[in-house]
Amino acid sequence: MADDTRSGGPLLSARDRTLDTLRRAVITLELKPGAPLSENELAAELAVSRTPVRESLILLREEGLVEVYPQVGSFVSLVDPERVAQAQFIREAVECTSLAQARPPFSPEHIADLRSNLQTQLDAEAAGDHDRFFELDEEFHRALLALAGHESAWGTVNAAKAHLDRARRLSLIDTRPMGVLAEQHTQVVDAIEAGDLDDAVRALRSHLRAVFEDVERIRAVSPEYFSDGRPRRPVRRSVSSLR
Amino acid sequence: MADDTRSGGPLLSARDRTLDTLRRAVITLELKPGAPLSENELAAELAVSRTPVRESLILLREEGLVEVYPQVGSFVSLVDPERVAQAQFIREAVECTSLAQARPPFSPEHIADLRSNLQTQLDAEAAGDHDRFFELDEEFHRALLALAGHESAWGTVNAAKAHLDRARRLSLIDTRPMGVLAEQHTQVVDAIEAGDLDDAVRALRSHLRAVFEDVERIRAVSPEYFSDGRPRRPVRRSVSSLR
DNA sequence: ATACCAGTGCTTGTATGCCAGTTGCGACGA
DNA sequence: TCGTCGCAACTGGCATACAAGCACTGGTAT
Repeated sequence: MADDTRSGGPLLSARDRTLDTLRRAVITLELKPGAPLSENELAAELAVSRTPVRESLILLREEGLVEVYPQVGSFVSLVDPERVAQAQFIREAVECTSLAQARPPFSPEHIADLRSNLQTQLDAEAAGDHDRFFELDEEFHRALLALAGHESAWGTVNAAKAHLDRARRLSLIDTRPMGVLAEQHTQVVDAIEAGDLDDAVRALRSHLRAVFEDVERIRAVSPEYFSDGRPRRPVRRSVSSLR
Repeated sequence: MADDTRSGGPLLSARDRTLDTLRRAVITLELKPGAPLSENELAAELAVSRTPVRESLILLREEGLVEVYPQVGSFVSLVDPERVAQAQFIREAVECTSLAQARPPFSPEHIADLRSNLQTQLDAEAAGDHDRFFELDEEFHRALLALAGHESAWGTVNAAKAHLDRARRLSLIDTRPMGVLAEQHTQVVDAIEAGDLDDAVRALRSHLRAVFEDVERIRAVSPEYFSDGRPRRPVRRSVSSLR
């Protein structure tokens, strides 16, 4: 099918677009944990061939977001508490170590960025915009890394964060936080501006752990999205209704 | 059930074998930094089609070991000092935090494992077996994570370690260490057994940083394997002579 | 009623063909 | 001699065809 209208130009490759779409769908729970995937179905829905879809699934498998059983099927990974704990540990280790290694004086722009982000967080909370809040949360933590000159470590943190994010999104939907999270963020920045890095690290660690504990809370409510360490039972059927 | 009796079958898929071969070749410098790769060439040499090769390259690209320029060519990544520093930071953060969170009493088997590993390291050093020493080094650091119950974080550390490993391998070949490294390893275990975790973390951090500094030393000797942050210069030609 | 067995349709894995884009080099002209 | 242009070869991205294998279903024999 060599039609492919000459619309301006392919800013991104089909694989990049597919990967982005799928990853977003998995993290936002548009594709639910345990949901069956099919290379052919996804290819048809996204109007590409199996190749970009398949390559995207391979990448997502590497990130732990998808499980592939040869000759059987591919599935969105269940939220694995073990893996969530691992992600939590890595994130805490990297972010807190980074912040602890930060040395004043801090660039005024960095501080301004953080403050501006905090205010926008409050706006998003007032608007009840979860998606926007999540974006801001990412930017916030990324900015914290940048503050200490370790922004390049963001990729690793972000990868580890994938499982956490899915669980967090569940907890945000089923409960309330947001305002609480923004408050914790504010405490971190306040401590930084006050020049008390030890306190900042303490606040950050406390914040990260609070997020982690949310996961256990939500697990009690929606156990069907969690893995109990048992072997998976691959079952097909059902459509993905993506996009 | 009853499946395992597959004696002569392909225990691993073509992609798994290809990925393993290529990754090993890159890390061991059998494929040198900057070397041009070709999906077609590699497929021919490994006696598989482009598909497994291509998928392997995509994975290695994600690990930062390979760079792919569409319509131009694929190349083994140069050692990027920035990325090496990032890997160093992540590794130090994760390993030291893990060790700091370890709580006595420690399982006698874990201690025995570490001691046994240390002795084998000395043997490998005496035999001048670099490859073996590298394997033992990996096992050692992995065992350290296990000691604190964070073995599951090994995957992340290992991924970050890729760039470090290439540089370290260079430094081991061109200089002497090994004995020094084993000595530093011993200091860590000694401190652990003495129950002084703070001292153990100090020794570990010192060890990791010494390794990192080796990178700068080797950079002065073999600058052609390092990236200077400049845009890459894609050049084709040349065979890979893989296996 | 139950256990078994083959058929069928799906799955992912692999191979291959085609395409647009880029590079390098040689031919040609000033 | 030097600069420029164009062609040929090669690149990776994508689509597609084929192969191997598992799982469910429905029929059959016990």
